[in-house]
Amino acid sequence: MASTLEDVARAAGVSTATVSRVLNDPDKVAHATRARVSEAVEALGYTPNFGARMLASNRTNTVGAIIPSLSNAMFASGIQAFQEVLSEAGVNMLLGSTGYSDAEELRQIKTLLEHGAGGLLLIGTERPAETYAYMARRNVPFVVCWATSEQYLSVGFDNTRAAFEMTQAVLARGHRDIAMIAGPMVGNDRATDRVAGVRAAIAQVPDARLVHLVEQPYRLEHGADGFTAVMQADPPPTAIICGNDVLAAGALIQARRDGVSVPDQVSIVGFDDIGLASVSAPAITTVRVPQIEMGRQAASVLLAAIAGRDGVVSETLDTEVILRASLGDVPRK
Amino acid sequence: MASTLEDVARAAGVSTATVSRVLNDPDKVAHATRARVSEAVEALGYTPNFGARMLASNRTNTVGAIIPSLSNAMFASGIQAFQEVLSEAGVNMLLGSTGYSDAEELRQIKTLLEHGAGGLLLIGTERPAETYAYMARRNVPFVVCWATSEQYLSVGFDNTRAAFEMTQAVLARGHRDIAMIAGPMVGNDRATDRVAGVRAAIAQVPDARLVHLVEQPYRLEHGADGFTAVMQADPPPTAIICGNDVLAAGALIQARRDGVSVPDQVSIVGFDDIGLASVSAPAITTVRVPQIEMGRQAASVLLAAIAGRDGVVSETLDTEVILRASLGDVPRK
DNA sequence: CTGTTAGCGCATTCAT
DNA sequence: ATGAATGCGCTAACAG
Repeated sequence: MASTLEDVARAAGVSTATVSRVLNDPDKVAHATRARVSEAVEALGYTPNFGARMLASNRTNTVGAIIPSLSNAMFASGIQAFQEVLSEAGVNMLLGSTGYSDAEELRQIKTLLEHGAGGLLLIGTERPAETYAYMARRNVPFVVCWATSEQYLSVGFDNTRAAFEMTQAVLARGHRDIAMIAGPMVGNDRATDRVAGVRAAIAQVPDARLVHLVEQPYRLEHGADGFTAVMQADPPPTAIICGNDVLAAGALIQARRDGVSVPDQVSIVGFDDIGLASVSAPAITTVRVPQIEMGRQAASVLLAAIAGRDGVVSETLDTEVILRASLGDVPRK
Repeated sequence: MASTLEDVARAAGVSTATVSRVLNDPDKVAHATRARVSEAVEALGYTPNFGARMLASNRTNTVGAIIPSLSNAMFASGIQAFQEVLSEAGVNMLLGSTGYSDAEELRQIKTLLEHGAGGLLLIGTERPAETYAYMARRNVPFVVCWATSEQYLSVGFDNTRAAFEMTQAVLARGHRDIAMIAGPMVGNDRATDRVAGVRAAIAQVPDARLVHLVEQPYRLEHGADGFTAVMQADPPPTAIICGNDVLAAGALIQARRDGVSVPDQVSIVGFDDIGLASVSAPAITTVRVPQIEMGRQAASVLLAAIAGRDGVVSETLDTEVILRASLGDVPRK
């Protein structure tokens, strides 16, 4: 059995309060007794019981982060940066992943709150009202990332605008017949906004049009399927805009299988600038997302919100179109 | 403020004991009251206070998993499978990541244990004695994955053997001057074992030799650096074995930059078979690791260990060399 | 500076 | 089947 505060107190010949003090606020204790207590702590291999501590103090020094998927490199460095800032502040991070399921996200939220999370980082703004209602009832501070929000505290970027700019880059190379392989839009504002951005940019150019739009889960093989689907449009697209780099990479694979040359016959562009984008052949033109900065700022903002500081405000970060070989000029007929 | 058991009890017109029962042992409660209580729980958005529950019952239904890195797709699907099995058993998973740091791993272990993890999944067997000693003192069950162990409970595969087989595949194509871009070996048994496997296979073929070995962190750019380094060996290698697919992909990038044709001038092979391996050009010959099966079995084994069942035993799974275009015959001089 | 005391929210006897 | 009472290990007033 693990030893308790009382065991330590007895061993050191002091009260439990004193032991608690040397653990939490050593300056309040006389040098001599502090030494005696520390010795007893060592000797007994005492570890505080988190549950009891949480119960008594109502403080946990813990926040939760919930991401849709572990297999998408898109979130990794942002979360890592988030965690770094937190740990500098002496705050622990608990992580959960949902597999893009709303139900699982709510489950994870409950789990992390149960385990003492005093605040949450969530990805994207679109989720069931039930989820928001739950967090409101629990009165838990949260920050949404990888997107912007007018309603909730957010640290992210404007997906619509980023997709708009990417599409302009595509149009600038002369493409007019454009297809899109989007991510799953239901319950996913990032995917939805990116489609909206593409549409808006196309609408500004009179003879440009979206010849085909398909939705595909964020996996390589579905990017490949998407490529096959959109190439059957009439007329076929000369450029394919993908909802993220994984889809773009999948599309590239299928293009190679089909003997379709990229970018000579068709251009393919992605989103997120994960490592994959620079490795594929050809390298993928994409949108760079300020992941690390996003993670760092999310941490600051969330900590401030938890501390109840006012003047805590959402942040919108900039993205950048990264031009690589997968985007070329429109082929001449 | 979050609502408590007592709030729910009051709202439902019952005692706290009854509410506690419907939450933990519903069969012990009459149908009608159970319904009334559940309703009150819903209405108030009640979530149990984990600390209190842990304090009172000494049970947590929680396990922790700690992985070296979020940015490596290598762990994603295994962990997801792990989590699925757990959640079928009504057990929550808490996740932590360490950035390949021993100190951070110990910190995470402490954090997760404090937060109620009753068992742990860890990656690999090599870590400071201090870490093992800590877990022993806390008497916490754990299972190590992605490796095998004679000392600890493990569910994984034999990295040495897998690397051995891969190297045999390389030797079979006539390569004799072989280089290796290994992962960081300090504190990383997977990396160390893979090097050992390569060495062992090379030792079996008289005129084969390891012309150069470098260690690099698992990132694309370091794979590129590694390529540059090993190509300066005299004689230069005709095949480069990489510690994982990320390093291999990085090496491919540099090869392309340098105008070195793969596999015509030099072959490059990786390890893990992450998505990247099939996307790069050329596709990367690699070792497929049974991630999902590993995750599932790890969960079963860990749950059994936590339950104190005996006959809990380590599992070793098979790997498979996946031949792709990046491995070719040795070039003729 | 240190001890005493009173809960924190819950599971769990023991009654009824 | 349900309620009342107890204590888990700790922190936080409050005294001294």
